Amino acid sequence: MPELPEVETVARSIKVHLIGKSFSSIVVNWDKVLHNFTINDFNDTISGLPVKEIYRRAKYIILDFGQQLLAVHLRMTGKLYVVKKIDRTKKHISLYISFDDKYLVFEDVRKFGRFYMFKNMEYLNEKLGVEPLENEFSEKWLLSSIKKRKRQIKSLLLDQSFICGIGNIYADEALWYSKIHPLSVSNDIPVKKILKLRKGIIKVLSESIKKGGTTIRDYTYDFSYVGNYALNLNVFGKEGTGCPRCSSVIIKTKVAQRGTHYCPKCQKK
DNA sequence: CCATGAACCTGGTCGC
DNA sequence: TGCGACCAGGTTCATG
Repeated sequence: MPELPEVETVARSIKVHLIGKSFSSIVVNWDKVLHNFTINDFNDTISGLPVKEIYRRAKYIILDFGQQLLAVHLRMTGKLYVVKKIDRTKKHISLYISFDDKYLVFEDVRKFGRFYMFKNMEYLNEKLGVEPLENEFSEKWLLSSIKKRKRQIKSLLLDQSFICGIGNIYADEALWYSKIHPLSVSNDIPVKKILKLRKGIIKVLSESIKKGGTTIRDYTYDFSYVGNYALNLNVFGKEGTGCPRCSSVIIKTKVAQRGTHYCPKCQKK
């Protein structure tokens, strides 16, 4: 489900409930959800510590306890939300954590989502690329970095160690915006288009955050709100319909094993 | 370095 | 209705 705007939205939505609170206990229904720690580790090092800060890094939600971090990756269908009462009819609650008289719930139909415990951000920072909504994602950086690579541009945009946070929806949308064919080879793309691509990435991600992200099917935040950026999509899921710019029929193919939508007239290789 | 395919999971949809 | 095939906002690992 979630790319940068959705993860950002979820992080913000749980933050208001959790800052300053301490967790008392954790219940795990699907063992693999704890990727690199155990329930005992949680009880020994996190339980009882107040949450200092909550923020997003790439597609991870980070709960910062000062001495310790809890990181959550939602993968495809993970939902993270706070409730007063656990709904026992839900079939896919991988875990929940108690605080005060409430619960932080992690629900995940496909069970790909994971929790991680880290001492600090070193490990994640090491493997993750540039944040596209930060100053480091500069024209200079993108121009030089994209020239150094010789890769299908869509595949490069999905590479979290290059730029982080972009996923399948926003890759297609940003490429459409900048009129770049998804199979264009990165170091062949003209400077002008690269600059436009940068603008497009920033535009689609930031505008989507304002709308609470894109709900196609599963994604919700704060228990049940849907994201409204789906109304602004130009190509993703629009195969067979007219391009909003030139009216040609939007095509769907596969690039890097992912469904890929583009306008064959606007987006030439 | 880069591309591809499989694996991890469940559920919805489409065609027959 | 039922059944199989295929698809899904992601990541990682193995292989050529």
